[in-house]
Amino acid sequence: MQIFEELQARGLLAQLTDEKEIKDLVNNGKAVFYIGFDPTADSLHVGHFMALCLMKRLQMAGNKPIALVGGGTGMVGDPSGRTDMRTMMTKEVIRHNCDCFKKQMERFIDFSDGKALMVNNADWLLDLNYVDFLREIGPHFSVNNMLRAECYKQRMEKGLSFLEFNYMLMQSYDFYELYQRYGCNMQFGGDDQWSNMLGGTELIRRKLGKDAYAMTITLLLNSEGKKMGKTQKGAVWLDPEKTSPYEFFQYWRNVGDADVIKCLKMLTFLPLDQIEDMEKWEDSRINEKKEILAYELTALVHGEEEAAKAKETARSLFAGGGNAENMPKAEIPEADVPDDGIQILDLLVAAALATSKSDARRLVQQGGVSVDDEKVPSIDYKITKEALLSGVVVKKGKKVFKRVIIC
RNA sequence: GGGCGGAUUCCCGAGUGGCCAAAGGGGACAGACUGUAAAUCUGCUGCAAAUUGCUUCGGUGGUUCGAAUCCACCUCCGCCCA
Repeated sequence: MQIFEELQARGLLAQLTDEKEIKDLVNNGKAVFYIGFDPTADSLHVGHFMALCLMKRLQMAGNKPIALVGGGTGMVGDPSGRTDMRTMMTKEVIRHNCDCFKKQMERFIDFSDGKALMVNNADWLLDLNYVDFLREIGPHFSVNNMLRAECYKQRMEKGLSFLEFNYMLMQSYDFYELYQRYGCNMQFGGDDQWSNMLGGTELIRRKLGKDAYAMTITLLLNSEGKKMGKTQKGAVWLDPEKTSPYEFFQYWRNVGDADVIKCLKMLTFLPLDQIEDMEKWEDSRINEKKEILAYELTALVHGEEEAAKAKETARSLFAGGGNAENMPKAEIPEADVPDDGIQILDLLVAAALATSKSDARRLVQQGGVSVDDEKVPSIDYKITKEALLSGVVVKKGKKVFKRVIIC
């Protein structure tokens, strides 16, 4: 099976400008393709991860990836599919985020010996002259068409500023620029990028009379149609400081039954026939599948060692007993613990298991907190200093564990 | 620039002088049932020294015994006209 067929079988491909041509380029290692990442935060998240995996797959098949960091486009902000305008970031923040992105990308993609390129569109966008840009690029875009684009639909109701409206032109210009600089003939991206990407192929055709291609990746949605990779606290980050390997593991360990196979196909590098095999497993082995999914992804992002640790921690916590050394830890300063013990409410807040004492109170009153496997009976409960010196396991709800210890 | 409408708690959205920490829904969290899943049911969802107190309804100032509600100014947003 060649790469294109594999991507297809994994359900990764959404829309393509020219299936035949793209298949030919990709399967024969003739594609020079780019994917853009706007520096909206100081870490990549799961959505980016899919794109990076696609990059890696294509690179392994002999194609040349260009990772574009959006130091220029980040100054504007992509309105696609959003209901609100993004908050504008300062130049310093954008630069910082770009640096963070670069570091993380280097872990996934091999940039050595020109096997891949990393570029920053700040290099050509920031110095553009307004009038020159308008005269050179502006005539090739029809406002009528832009307004019809799916990605602006939502914004047509709530309002769209001229700043954001320009985003499409900037992204199109990127493609045009990369085509000329590096012979970049293809652009990939999330399915919500489709109209922006078409802007680029169109611009190249109009300005240069050349063909370039675009292809989008299926957005990773769960069975309810919501974007995956988000939790109540926000995105699932790749940075271990923001989402610990254990939390990352748990996110995937907890996906819905209906989503496991899809995630295995779209996100892991496990061979397809192996996944198809798993598809035939009995229902009782569903948790085995989830564990494999969680392990594979954690290993890809954080390495085998961290993945193994996370797996073991999860097993010991949920199966009972065993080694809980690696569970998330919370350290509280000795000074915060009175000699006669710390109130459970204070402890919960100090360990960040509750956002406030009111929140902590509710949790305890509803019977959602236990310490070393014993349910906390009342809000007056205290934990002794001695116990904390050696560490106690505090459990909130069914699956949030923290080892709390005095530091 | 002119006319009109709007800004409420995580989100949507009710509230138009005291009965308002503010209806309803969504989401989140907790409990029951389970398989660390889904569905369902229940509770809960500003803060605290907690049958009470304190701080919230875009911002500032004012009227009033009392303001999310009334007035003035400001900021931001939408619609219509130019």
